[in-house]
Amino acid sequence: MEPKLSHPTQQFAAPQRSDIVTKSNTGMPSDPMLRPTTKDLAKAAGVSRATVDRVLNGREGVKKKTVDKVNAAIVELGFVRNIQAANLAKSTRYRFVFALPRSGDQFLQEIIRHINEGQKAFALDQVWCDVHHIDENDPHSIAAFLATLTAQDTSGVAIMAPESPQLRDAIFRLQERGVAALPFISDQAAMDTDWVGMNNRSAGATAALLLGQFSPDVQGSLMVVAESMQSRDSLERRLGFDTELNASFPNLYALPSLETYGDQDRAEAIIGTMLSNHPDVAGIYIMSSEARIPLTVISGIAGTQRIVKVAHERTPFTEAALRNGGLQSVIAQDAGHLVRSAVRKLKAITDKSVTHSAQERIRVEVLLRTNL
Amino acid sequence: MEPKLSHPTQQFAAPQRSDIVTKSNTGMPSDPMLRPTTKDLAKAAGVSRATVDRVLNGREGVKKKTVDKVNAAIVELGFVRNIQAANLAKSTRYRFVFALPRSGDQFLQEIIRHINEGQKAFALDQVWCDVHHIDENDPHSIAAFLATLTAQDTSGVAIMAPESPQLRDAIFRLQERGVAALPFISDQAAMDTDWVGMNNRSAGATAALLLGQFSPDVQGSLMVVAESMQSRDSLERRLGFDTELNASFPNLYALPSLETYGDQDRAEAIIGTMLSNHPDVAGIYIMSSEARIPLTVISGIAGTQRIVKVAHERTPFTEAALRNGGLQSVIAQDAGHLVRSAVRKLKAITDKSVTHSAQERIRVEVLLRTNL
DNA sequence: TTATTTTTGAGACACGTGCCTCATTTGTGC
DNA sequence: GCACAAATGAGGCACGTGTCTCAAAAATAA
Repeated sequence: MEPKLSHPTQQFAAPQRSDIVTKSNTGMPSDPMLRPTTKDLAKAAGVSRATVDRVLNGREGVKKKTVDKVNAAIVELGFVRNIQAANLAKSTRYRFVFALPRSGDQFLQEIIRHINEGQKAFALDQVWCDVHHIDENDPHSIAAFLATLTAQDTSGVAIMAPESPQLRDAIFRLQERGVAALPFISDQAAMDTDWVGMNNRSAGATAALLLGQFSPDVQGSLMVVAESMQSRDSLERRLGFDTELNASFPNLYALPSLETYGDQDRAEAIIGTMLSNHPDVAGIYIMSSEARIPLTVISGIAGTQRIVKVAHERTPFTEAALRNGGLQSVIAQDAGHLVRSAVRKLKAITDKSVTHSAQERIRVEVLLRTNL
Repeated sequence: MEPKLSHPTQQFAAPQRSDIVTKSNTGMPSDPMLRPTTKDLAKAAGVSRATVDRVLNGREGVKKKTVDKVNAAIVELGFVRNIQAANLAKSTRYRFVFALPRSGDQFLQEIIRHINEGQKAFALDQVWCDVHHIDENDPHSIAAFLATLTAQDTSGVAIMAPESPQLRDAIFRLQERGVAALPFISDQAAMDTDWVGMNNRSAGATAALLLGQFSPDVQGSLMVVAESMQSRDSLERRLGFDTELNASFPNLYALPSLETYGDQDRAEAIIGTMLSNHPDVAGIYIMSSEARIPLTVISGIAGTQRIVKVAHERTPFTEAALRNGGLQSVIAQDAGHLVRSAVRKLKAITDKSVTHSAQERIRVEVLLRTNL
């Protein structure tokens, strides 16, 4: 019978700690896998652990000269604080709020699904997320809600709402109170903070490029359908779309944006009119995340089968449309990635660390029937 | 002057721990943000912390009945081990090896770059990665290298190499010795383990779909160029390509695969011959990750400018080609994501946890000039 | 110089888990 | 019932960091 082994997974020959401190000629720790600790730092700087702590956590009452000594030692040893241990000591707990519109959009449902499904995984990092529905078109009520959040109960908020001066101010005050704020999917023009979401201009350009490439040597027009052109996102997409189309496809011209306002009847009316006025429509760009209404309207009109169609966001509906040929391509941002990225960024902001920025860039994904 | 505040970032009103244990009627902990500890578990199960430890870590000498009691308490409390604390206690350190071909492929360079650039970020999780170059076409030397790795010095290996019986066996023995093994980018047919890389059949199908959609109403042929058709990856891509083409584009037919063997002269000869024999070539699919040779060859041949071209993997070269019109689309897997995903998976394997599978799926990305 | 303040050090305890030892209890076979 | 083994409990130390307290040392002011 085996004598009890120590943990079987991995244990490496552990050199004793002292050799980290051997401020040998090089100043390099002998084994990079042994990260220096605050104790090593103290020894290297010739101060006590208490002083190291004072410097690391920015407490006052330390002479400038001592601070410099410690900082020099940090550089020399390449010290990086062990965040796991620190969080353990502090019993850190993060509570984040996703402030999302209450609209019934399928894309939004996907976002919420990913938030919920991520809870167990987040909890492993001491992160808890709540969803709070806001009235996206009432900046005052949004601001009022944000005003209720304090650093005592909320570490950060991811906010999906169109920009407005009130929101801007509310976010600013939130940050002053020590609550991290992060524009989420809807981008906030005048915010210096970074945000989470795809580059909408690039998305629009991609739509134009796809429609253009799918219709080579065709003389015709492209239809653009949006739920509304009020939001900055829509404007950016349209801008990218037009720019790319003008630059690369002189054979195609874009019609003015149609706004459905999420109304089926209105959609039928304006799309029908547009189609009969423009028999040369070669492609359709459905710009808003709710593709269902425009697409069902269009598919109900005779002769639209051959028209190339591109929409936004992966939802059960757009997925099915891709599969059955109702859509040729979907331009999407990965909902799971959006959520995880937001959580990582909020976490990084609240503990003032940095995120690996490349990982956090939200890709403009091109989905086809074949790469779902 | 402020009295020293406790840490300013986030501290929530901390209910005392005891109320977790109130095995109230519901069995739910009062505050989900307070995760139960082993101490709570012990109290709930009516055993000591030592016994809880015995159960949690699978030590022997515990009565079945006691094990059941503890497991019941785990379920009741929803206990999840605090991995950070556990790793701290164990001083866990992971060393992973990326076994990669030594070829000069730009895509491989990208992979290596991401490994190197990730080192600081990995170190935060006590992960250290080394790159080891292997002779991809010599299964024996690969097996010999893998045989040198032990659980003492290596926690896991990500292996990028074509499949072979020798490799298969070597991986198996590696796993028996307690070293995690993970097929990386090159997929291993008969491995039960999961792997990291994109679905090559889907990638091939996507190439066909793009070439097909880019050439509507065109009667013609498609050329397929590979470095070699030896690897499973190439075969899978070709299979997906043909399947999609046959199913959806009766107007196009695919020519037999050309193999360059990475040789410029050979590439010029075979591609030139093929093009002159088939003046109806409407599109070209460059299947291997080294697009440079075929693409420069093709661009040197008169009359190929109008041919639609699709290649694989994002590299400085393919990126430039997209920008200047030398390529219409690139089918790519995100190199950074590949590396990070491999690290997360190796970590999960070595400590027998589970990864959030959705996050780990490597997307078949469609890159255009507009969404780089 | 002395008195006072500022700066530093030494040490303790905590966080949640792993892992060990030693004693005690419980159960089993005879 | 006894002897012995198996099962369990009690407790301690460790991991690296945060956060206290109290004393000692150093710098400054008087």
